[in-house]
Amino acid sequence: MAQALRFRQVPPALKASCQQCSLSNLCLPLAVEENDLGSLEEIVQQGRIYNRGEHIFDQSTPFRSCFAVKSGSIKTSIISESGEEQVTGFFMPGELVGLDSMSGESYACTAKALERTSVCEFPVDKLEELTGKLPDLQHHMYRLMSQEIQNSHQLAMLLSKNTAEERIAALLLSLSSRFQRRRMSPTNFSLPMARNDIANFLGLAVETVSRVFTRFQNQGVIRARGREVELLDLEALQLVTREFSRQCNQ
Amino acid sequence: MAQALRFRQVPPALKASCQQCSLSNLCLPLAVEENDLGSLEEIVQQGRIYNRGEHIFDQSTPFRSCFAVKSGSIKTSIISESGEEQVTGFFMPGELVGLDSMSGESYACTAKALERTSVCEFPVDKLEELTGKLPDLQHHMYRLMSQEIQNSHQLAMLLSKNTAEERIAALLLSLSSRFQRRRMSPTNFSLPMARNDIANFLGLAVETVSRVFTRFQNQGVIRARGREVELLDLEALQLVTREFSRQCNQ
DNA sequence: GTAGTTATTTGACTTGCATCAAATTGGATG
DNA sequence: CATCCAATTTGATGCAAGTCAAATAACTAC
Repeated sequence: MAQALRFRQVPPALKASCQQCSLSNLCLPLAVEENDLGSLEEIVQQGRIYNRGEHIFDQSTPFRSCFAVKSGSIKTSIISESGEEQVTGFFMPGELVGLDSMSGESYACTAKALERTSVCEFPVDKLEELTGKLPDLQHHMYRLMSQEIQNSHQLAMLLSKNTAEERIAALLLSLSSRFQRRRMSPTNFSLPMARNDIANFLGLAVETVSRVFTRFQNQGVIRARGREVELLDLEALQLVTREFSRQCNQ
Repeated sequence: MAQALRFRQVPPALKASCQQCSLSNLCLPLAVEENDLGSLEEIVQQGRIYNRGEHIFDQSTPFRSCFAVKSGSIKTSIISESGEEQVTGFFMPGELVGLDSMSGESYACTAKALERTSVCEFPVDKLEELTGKLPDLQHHMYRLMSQEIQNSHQLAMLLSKNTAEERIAALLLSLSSRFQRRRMSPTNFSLPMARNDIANFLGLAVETVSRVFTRFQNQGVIRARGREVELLDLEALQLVTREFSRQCNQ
């Protein structure tokens, strides 16, 4: 309660409304008409703030809601019976978490805040009711879920066919464009996740991730000090991700 | 036209209606009330029959419809600019193809018939209209898409963490349970896809797939002659897929 | 049937990345 | 600021699976 209040004051003069949210052009409001925004605001709940490492939900939590990241970032992962973790995604402000969980009783993954993170909560029963009434919103939901399938296919492709360098270049570029969407620097940002999470996500050993980072650094492609990263040569990175395709071509 | 007619006669005494379709308990009709079935039947189009190798759609086809497999099987893959292929899925009767394409103008992948295959076509504009009216159908669509995200995450997990043997065991078990759902033998079936497709899908070299098949055969776990496969020891296969987790545990 | 083509199998060799081990850095806490 | 624990980096070594090569085997079409 106190936290929520405090948060609302952080971006000064912003109420907890979709209409005023700086992310409305990335998030669900993007899909609804001006005059339908009210009905979306009615169902969205101002979520609490999570500290780094806190779970938003885990695989034993009954599935109730999807969450939009408002600030901070979230890591989702599947934890198998034996306790091994597979990171399935990283979510940045404006992105929707939980779409993979709409087919079961519990969440299909565990969502953990990578840093101090605030979210908006969309209870799915109400959301489904609303998408039944607002064709544009329904259409947008289909688009979002479809996009998530595509992303996941891209990841599978990366994992099955690309080298360590290519995978890491692809991740850096993905982060870069997601920062850019939010009008932040696409070349100068701070990684929200640890090397370990990168390694797990990309199906590599931590040591390999570390080695590739230093290799890129020595080549003058990036500059990295801890989690601070500067992409010095975007084109070189794009070239790395395409390298593989080129090789197959001839 | 002639083809559609001919097909309708193949399963004798079955009209081209969801109500009579033997797959209605797997496909979209599963979600709609008896008395709403009519509206679903109104929008579904009896698709044509595709011969082995024919494209149902490819990445340049404007996205219009999702397709339910009626008989036969379909392989979807992403073909990059350079022509390399990444198989993203295999679809069997009762399964819905195209859910990954709902966020763009064209299809996100290419769908190819692996054998003589018939489909039902669901134009998405009409489908979205209908799901807006039938909450149960909408809910089912969300479930299906969500399931597809999960499947894709599972695949990514398989690709990033598991050995060749584990991947192949997992695929065989997946096929097995999908045959079982259709009340066919879970231990004795014919692979719809070539070794090459299996290799591509699982991120392996064809040679490796072949070697694992013979290894499994020598261990008495399966019996394989060409595409005919018999799973002799389901438990052993399940053990293989869990092997990895066990190892991590201790 | 037979030639031509493609799919599958088997063997020999190579390699990218994992693994193991240990040093170094960075953050958190009292 | 000193201690502790976790994260990151670097080096040395081994192996699973890729690659190359070549021999079947299975289809196709004439």
